[in-house]
Amino acid sequence: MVPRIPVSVDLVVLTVRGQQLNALVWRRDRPPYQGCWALSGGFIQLEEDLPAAAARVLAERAGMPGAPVHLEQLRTYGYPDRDPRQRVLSVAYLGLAPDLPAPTEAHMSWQPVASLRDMAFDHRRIMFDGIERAGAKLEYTSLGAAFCPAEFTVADLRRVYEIVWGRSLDPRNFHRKVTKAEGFLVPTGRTTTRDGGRPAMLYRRGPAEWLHPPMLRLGG
Amino acid sequence: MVPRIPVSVDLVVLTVRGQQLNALVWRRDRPPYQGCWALSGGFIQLEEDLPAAAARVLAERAGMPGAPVHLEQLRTYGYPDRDPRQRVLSVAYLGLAPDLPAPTEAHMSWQPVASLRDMAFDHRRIMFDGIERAGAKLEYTSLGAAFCPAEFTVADLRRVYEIVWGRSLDPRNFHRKVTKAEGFLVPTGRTTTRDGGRPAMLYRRGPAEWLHPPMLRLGG
DNA sequence: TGAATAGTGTCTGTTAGACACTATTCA
DNA sequence: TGAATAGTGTCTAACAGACACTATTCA
Repeated sequence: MVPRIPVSVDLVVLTVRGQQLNALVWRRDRPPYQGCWALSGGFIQLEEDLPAAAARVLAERAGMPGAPVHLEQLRTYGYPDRDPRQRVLSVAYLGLAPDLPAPTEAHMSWQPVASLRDMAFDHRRIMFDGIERAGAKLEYTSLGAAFCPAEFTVADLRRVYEIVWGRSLDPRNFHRKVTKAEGFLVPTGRTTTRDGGRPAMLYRRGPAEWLHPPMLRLGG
Repeated sequence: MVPRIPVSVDLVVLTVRGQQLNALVWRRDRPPYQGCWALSGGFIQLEEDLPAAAARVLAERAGMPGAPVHLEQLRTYGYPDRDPRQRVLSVAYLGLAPDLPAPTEAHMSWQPVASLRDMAFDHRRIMFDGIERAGAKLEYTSLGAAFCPAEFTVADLRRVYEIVWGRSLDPRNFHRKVTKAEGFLVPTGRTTTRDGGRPAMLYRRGPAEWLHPPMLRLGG
């Protein structure tokens, strides 16, 4: 006989708000792990594709319908007692989002990842796997822009890199590298109005998915 | 009601034999996909962890009990009609193996990946995802040595890189980079006996998991 | 000896990081 | 004017790739 297992999709949705990396979470109001923070998730339906399930969970459970969130599969978590009630296999998805309006689901909220100590199940592990993946993706893909609004400055993008990587970057070198990477940024011609500084060029995401050359976070 | 789904673990086990990348496969002897090549796989049991399931499939189904194979999770494949009989979610694992003796399971065999045209289900896609992951791992981890026997020469390791990446590398630059990468290779003091050439130093795998600096396959 | 493979040294172009310097705004 | 941020240019050390050269074996 073939064992059949409930399979859930859990989302690590990250964004940059203020000066911190934030995750989309809710506080559990019943056991198990009552009072702990949890990622949004849901069971996949019998005829549902995995990306479709992730998009459905994002729209319905996470309260972000139609939001411009980059979703990609993270990894699958399956040790038998990760849910004390019954065995549940979880296919985790990573979502990268710009600083969006509050979720339409009242119980969901953005919380700084550094503040999320008590998390339900293995969600803390999953979240940190997602953060590590996000950091790696910034190196060799253009997904840093997924954290930014449609139009953004080089300083906006630099702040994303600094917060996800947890280190400061030289604004001048960053500017040079990011504007030279082919297809990363498309100038809009417009500039920001700022207080006490030279206005910055506004850019849109370019067509490149992969960065040439990559933005390495090796030493320094 | 929570839908329950059969979950399998499928293995992309790769090795370097002769001058080609090989995968561990079997030829299906019944429908669906009769006569096509398939990866080894098996359903996970109700109380079984995913890595344990992968190790079990490697030992029992793939016929490689106790073999020194590096196993890591690749990704999960879940669209509903990937198996025409019933929906099966597949958690794929990538295995990197040295050139081992033939599998103890008679129906399993090593086949050059370039020769594997007709593959069952989505196994061709899974296999190429595994090959791409292997290529990426060679860049920044010491897993190239996982394709080599316990003691190997720099030329052995270079052949691994060349075959997985599908391009030739300068032997002299490769030698310099690989011997300088901290903790990658440990000299044994012994040398090989060869025909018509200077004997090569034999090395063992060093303690490093990550390569500093990485072996990038950018241009050139 | 020559062929073959192992291993070292050197050169050149590119790049990362440090940082001086200019540009443009607001108060 | 000074403070603040944007953006450019320059220097240096490190590194990748090209390749000359030496070392050690077998036939």
